[in-house]
Amino acid sequence: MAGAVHEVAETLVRRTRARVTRARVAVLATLLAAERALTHHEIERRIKRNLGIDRVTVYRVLEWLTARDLAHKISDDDRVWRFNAAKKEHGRRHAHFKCNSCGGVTCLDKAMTVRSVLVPSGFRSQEIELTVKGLCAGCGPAARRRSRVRAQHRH
Amino acid sequence: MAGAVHEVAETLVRRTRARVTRARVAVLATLLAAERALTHHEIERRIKRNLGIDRVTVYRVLEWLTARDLAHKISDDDRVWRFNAAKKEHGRRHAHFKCNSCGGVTCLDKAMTVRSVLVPSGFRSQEIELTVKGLCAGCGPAARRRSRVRAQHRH
DNA sequence: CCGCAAATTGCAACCGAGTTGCATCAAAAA
DNA sequence: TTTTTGATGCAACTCGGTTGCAATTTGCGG
Repeated sequence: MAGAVHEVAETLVRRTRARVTRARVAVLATLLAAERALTHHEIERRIKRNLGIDRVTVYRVLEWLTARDLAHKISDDDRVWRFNAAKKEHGRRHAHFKCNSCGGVTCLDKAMTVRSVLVPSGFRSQEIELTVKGLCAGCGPAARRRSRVRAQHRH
Repeated sequence: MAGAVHEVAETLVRRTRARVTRARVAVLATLLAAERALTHHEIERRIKRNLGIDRVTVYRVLEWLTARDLAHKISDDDRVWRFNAAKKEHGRRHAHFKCNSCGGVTCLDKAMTVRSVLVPSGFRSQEIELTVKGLCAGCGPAARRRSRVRAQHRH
């Protein structure tokens, strides 16, 4: 499983005709394996266990992946970048979900339906970015109910 | 003109029943007078000319104004907060315009019409935030044409 | 108007995400 | 294998923002 992701990552990096390095493959594989957007910190932690890759290198690899459209950079109001392995649909319109409780960020790309945005005259719109904030499945009321039940069972 | 804004600011601060200090009035007046969202830096520059208010105080005042809903904090992908004097309509839906050229941020609040956003099952949406990126009136093609003409006239 | 307590401010030191310069190292071409 | 060129590691740095604490101010009661 982890091996498969690693191979996919390697192929994707090789396909760019640029150098295939441990760092690039490892970072991309980590992103591919992730179920949601990861911060630099999370990426570093998930990688460093095995290989000893420098944090600066991770920053540079992420920048490189983003420039090659292999990864997608999401800005966040906690002033921390998050990264996704890029999906084909990433175009001029993005939508993300940010959990107000755990802070996790998830891509919602196909979900957006913006009818129209009126910009002041003289302004020209190029990209549209939409962020929905709320509670994710793991933090929502349903999840809380579940954990309350679990707690009761322990008594 | 500047005096009027100052008085409005003072009234707004006084209305909170909290202490009316130079710093609070000055920062709020600056925001009220601004045509767009200002960064901490811009606010500090516009104020410090006259009064010698510490940067930490400006940060704290901005935090205070935001907590009292007198100001509105906008996050930005250049990792810099921007602030607006709060308008009534600021609710669960925000829209901002960010200029890709000059970086300026403008509030678009009434302009948004989001038909629907589909969130994954188990997720619960609480707020929606929309950012349109592009060129503002001062940086767009029309403005560029104007300045080219001006340049020719100088010869 | 005066003095007091509590809230606010200024200062200095700090924090954490991200960046830069440079010497060293390793992919891949020759 | 050697060479070349791009990638990496390390240390030091930048920058927006925060924190601890002592010195001031504000607004109140007298």
